[in-house]
Amino acid sequence: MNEEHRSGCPINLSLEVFGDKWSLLIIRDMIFGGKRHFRELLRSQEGISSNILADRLKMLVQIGMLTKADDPSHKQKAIYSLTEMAISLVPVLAQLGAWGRVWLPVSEELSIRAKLLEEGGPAMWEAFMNELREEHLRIVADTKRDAPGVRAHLQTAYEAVVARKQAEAGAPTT
Amino acid sequence: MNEEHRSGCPINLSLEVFGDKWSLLIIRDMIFGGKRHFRELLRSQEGISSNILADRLKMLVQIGMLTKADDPSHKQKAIYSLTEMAISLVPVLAQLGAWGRVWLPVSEELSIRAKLLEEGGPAMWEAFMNELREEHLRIVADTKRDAPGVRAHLQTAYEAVVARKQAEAGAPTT
DNA sequence: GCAAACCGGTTGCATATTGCAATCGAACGT
DNA sequence: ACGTTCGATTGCAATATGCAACCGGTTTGC
Repeated sequence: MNEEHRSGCPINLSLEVFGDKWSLLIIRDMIFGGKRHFRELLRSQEGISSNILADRLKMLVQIGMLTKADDPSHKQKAIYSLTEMAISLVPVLAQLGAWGRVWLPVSEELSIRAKLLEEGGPAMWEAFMNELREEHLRIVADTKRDAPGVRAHLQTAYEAVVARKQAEAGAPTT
Repeated sequence: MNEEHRSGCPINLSLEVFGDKWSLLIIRDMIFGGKRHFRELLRSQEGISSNILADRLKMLVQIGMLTKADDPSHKQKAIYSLTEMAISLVPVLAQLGAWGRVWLPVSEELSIRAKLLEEGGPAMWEAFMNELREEHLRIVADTKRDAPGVRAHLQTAYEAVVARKQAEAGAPTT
């Protein structure tokens, strides 16, 4: 336990890790967006700049939330993977998303995933975490293996909302 | 929906509210520490400075997480109260505390509350939220009214750990 | 075989945020 | 009358962020 911490409070220590405007968004994009590469993460909804992204990735790797590896198919591509430490943030993100959906001016398409995750409850969070473990840690869960995947489900719902909104904008029924 | 937001994602919007190192600690001290006054909040574990505290309180009031009122017994004391928006952060704080307890170098005395809250589960969170509503919103829950109070329970556990640690330091059994 | 696009960053610089310590005037306790 | 407490505010130095241009190497498309 090195002594650069302000206190041993779990909330405080958590904030020391992602108490800024960007770190958690990177985790979000990796978990929900399936992003693994620098250039993919650079195209976030919120427009992170490359120096901040590079800095945060370095920090997240250093504290053990991510690992970095070479992409065998591409000599200068790096692949970032979630560690168990990051994967176990899923319940936190689910609760935070549920809270934000109620109290903040969210858009429908960007909050549909939060809604489904909230409705799915802890069972769905567990399934999602197992899926992420397989993908990022190459650990195969001993539970069921036939469902179409939580992320794919969330992604489909997101795209459906986007498509519907575009259709409404094209032929508005107002 | 004003257009100063980076995106309509619930995670992003949440970070725009408390994506810094201090805002959530103020909420934490009000929820778990029962603090209501500026001077009390100034004595945080982490040592917030008065200009930052003043700035964050102003912001939290403005976005509707807190309300500010005059203390009738003390003409220049201000009383800060949690709104429902802040009270409903309890599940988020519980999950975040649970995560931090596993992955970060927490101290025993400052994480005992997180442990109890985790073990108590959603039922305990609800009881705690009802307690906070009575205290901050003067809303009396129609459910049971005889338990000794969740915060008092957490506080007692905290003090017990502190007392035990002091005793061990005084007469170490190592 | 060659140019264009893509790869993960880095650099320089302007602006914004934070941290720290001292201080404020009003009100309070004694 | 006097020191303390109240919720802040001020000035200033240090740090973090935002922005845009740029880097050398790699891969793609033709």
